[in-house]
Amino acid sequence: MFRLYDSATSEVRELRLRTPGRVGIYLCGPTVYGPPHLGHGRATLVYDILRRYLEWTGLEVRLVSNITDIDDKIIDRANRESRPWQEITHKCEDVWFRAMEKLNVQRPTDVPHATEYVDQMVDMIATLVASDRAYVTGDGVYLSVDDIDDYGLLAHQSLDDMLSGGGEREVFGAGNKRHPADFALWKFSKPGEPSWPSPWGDGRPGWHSECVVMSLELLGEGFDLHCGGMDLKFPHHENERAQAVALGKEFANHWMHNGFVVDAEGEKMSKSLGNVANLLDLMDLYDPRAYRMVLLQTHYRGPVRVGQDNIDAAVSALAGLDAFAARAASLGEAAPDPETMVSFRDRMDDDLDTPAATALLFDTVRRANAAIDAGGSEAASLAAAVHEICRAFGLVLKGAADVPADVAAKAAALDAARAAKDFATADALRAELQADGWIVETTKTGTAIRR
RNA sequence: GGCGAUGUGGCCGAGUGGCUGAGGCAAGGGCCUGCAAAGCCCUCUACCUGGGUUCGAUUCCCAGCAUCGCCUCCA
Repeated sequence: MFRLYDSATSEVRELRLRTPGRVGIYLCGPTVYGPPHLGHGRATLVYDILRRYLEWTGLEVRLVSNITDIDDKIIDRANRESRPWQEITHKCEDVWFRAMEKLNVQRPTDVPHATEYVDQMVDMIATLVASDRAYVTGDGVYLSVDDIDDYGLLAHQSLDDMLSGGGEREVFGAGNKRHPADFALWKFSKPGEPSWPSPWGDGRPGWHSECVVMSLELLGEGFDLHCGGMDLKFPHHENERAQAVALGKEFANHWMHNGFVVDAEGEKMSKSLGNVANLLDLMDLYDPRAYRMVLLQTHYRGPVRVGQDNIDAAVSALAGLDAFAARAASLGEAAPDPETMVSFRDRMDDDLDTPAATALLFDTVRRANAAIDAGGSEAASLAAAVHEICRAFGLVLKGAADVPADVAAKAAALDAARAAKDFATADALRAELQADGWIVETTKTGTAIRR
């Protein structure tokens, strides 16, 4: 039984599925107006790990993750750079998916774009206006939150409490709204801005509407799980839910939110603070698997600091796993050790406890290494368990690499020199290979070469 | 002001009312090795502060301190 913390109820509870064997997940995707930052990377990795694990347990996963390709920030950038806004969104989306590929994040099963669903959004807004849950002002159409009974469910705060403090910020469109917390479903466009027709005037959809329309359309009412970063909990997810409630529809059954990436001082690292080291840089500088490893060793709900020490430690840990994979390559096929796999599942089923599962992975590697050293018969099944866990994690180990003929020849020469006790030649050959970037392991059974 | 989170060993980072305490990285010692590497074994350093509950608290409760997040469009 898979248990997961539900942000709406603040407890770890079973993820109940609408249809046994199938799980429908909605994940709020990126707004494509700039390069992906570390926070994007964390969210996509966390949910990639979730998805892979659920699939690994035999569930059929439908993961819908949107692309927000119309938004004020996109328009701002287009204006600033005097470029067509579509050029920005297309470029950024392309960069996004290339980055995801590098991170070994599987493409969602569905990638709806906001601009593809404008008609449906207009229909939805019309329904809300017709039932007087939404109203038209001078600058757009707003949802009235006052009569949403449990508004604040996700924020865990009542509307009054939210408004009582922190009021220094400017309230968006305050003058026109019935209630300060009302939010825009539709924004009228200014001249020159991208726009779509609507019964109330040309404009564009507000941010929170697309996810309601697309999740309900693709996954249906009462879908299983809605995911995203902690920062989306309020107002974004709250406002999605408010619209569904106003429509009289069942929305997500379970809510999952991942923690932030913080900087060296423990502060949230986000676009708006402008202190990002972006995801592309990270992957240029380090093995892209290192980020996945750092996140696996941290619980998804906690904050994670991405720093030199962290990443270095992950790179070293991966080196150990790679060395194991290379060493275990010659072991025969075997079924994964059942006890290990049961333990793995127990840990993962407990609110996706990847730190515990990762600890198990390293323990299993150590046991398998010891078994290889001792010539134990359980080595193959332990190694198979290691590979099985890595597969569920989306972690690809570098096993025995393809070695070019000249390198293989040098390795053979090295072995010959060692056999002849010509250690000067052997050491020289090893130094040469290492200088070319090869990892050289000379063992009793011969020299192993890998990258 | 409201709501919430966090504070663990050299570093990162789990976890638990006691049976002395994941895992990763780093450090030291040993085994293996021609020497290394890889691997195995061993070792070192903990639980923000002050109260309380308890036979016993790092773990529960209260208070405080510190850091952080959200409180209208950032994953």
